[in-house]
Amino acid sequence: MKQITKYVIKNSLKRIFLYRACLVRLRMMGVERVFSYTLGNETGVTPDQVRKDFSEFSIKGNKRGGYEIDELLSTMESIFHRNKDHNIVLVGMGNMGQSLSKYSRFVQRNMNIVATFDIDPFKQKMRSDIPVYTMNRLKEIIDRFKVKVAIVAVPEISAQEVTDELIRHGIKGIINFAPVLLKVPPEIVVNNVNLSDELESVIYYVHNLLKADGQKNIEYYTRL
Amino acid sequence: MKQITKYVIKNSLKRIFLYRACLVRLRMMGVERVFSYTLGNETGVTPDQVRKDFSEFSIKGNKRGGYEIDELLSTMESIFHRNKDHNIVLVGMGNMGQSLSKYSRFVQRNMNIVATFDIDPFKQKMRSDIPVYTMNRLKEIIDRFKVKVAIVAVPEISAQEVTDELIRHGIKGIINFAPVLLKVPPEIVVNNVNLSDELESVIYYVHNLLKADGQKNIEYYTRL
DNA sequence: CGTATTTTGTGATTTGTTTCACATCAAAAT
DNA sequence: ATTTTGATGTGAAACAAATCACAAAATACG
Repeated sequence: MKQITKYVIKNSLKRIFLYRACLVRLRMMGVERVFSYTLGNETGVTPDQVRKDFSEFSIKGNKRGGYEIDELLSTMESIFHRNKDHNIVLVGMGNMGQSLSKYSRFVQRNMNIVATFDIDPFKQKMRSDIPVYTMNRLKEIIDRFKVKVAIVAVPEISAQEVTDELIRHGIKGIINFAPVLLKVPPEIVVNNVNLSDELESVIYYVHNLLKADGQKNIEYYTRL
Repeated sequence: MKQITKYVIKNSLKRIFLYRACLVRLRMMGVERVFSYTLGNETGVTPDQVRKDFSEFSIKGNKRGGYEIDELLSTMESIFHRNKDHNIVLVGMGNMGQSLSKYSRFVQRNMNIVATFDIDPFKQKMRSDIPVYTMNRLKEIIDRFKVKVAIVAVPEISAQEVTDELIRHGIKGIINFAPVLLKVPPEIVVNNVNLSDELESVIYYVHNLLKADGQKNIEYYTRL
């Protein structure tokens, strides 16, 4: 039973990511504790919102002493299942795929691309730290590395087909760089990243801001 | 007066992008008109929502006859200022920057990267369709091509510095791939794209969905 | 030509999210 | 030991977004 089910990161979760990035930075600078006020200032979020978000994820602070950063970070790690490593497969070693396969920040966050796949046999001879396989080894790799999440970076035309195959072999979550809406069963999580849309939306905002001439005309965009 | 002002694409605008992508596909398949019901089905949005969104952007259809796709698309083009070309600069020719410089979908949508910049003189000798310059030619290029929007794909550490320089030379909108929150004046539009966060959120959802075991536990994510 | 049908367009209602306001607690000061 | 201070945590209020429901319009059909 295939259908379109797009999940969108909830704003509160997006902000938790934001807080974490900020906390990591503060911690490296030697800071040990933060107040909702500090963290809010640093992330462009109101202190109320910070506390509400923490409340949603049952994160507790000290009534006067604020939040201890180390504690906050380890709570967040467990929220995000960052304790363990996560094995990922990447399908499509074109321009974007190759770049993603080298993207070091995934590794920094314990997300390891264990293998990549491409139909082009030429790509398979490419020198690369991560092996490039044909699609027929997909099942083997997914099983061996207990892979649950895949990156789809194939051309638009083959995205659905690849997705179907991934799901058939046990993939539960997909981040999709192809500009198509994938049809998947409702229990499968899909996160679409469309770089053209992102860039185009900046252009759109710039034009409409310029028209409104400095005056903050918050009509078609909202503040996170 | 620098501050953190993150703009997030409003959901209705995101959906307009979605509709457009879908309409382009339908048009290529020879379809000439759609109903809110059809379009909604195709995009995973309720028909009501489709009509509400169109209403927000003052897009009109024909009572009973639905919407003519060509007309819809041309209305959207003018909403998105797609009539004219848009010149973009890209700063940072590392892994991600190189990939973005070759990203053909930007060109397909009239968004042209006219020049790229990198501090590394070695990168400047790289063979590439788009010229790679040193940062000191930034102003010249921005003025010559009337560039309003920039892509920031530099390492975290230099992102703020680069951003300041871009704004000083007249850039009004930035799409930022560095995982930092840029501090900018309120009239500047920043759109942050954080690929690690996007991937990590998929992992998060997958884990929490699996825990809920098939039952759609829509707690930390929402349907668009 | 008039009636039935289908689909839009939009107020009214519901649902969800953010901001406000203040009780509560912990630490510091007296 | 008591008061003051400064922060959290969370219901209540305000605001925003999505859904509902139905009037209005265009077409089809008898």
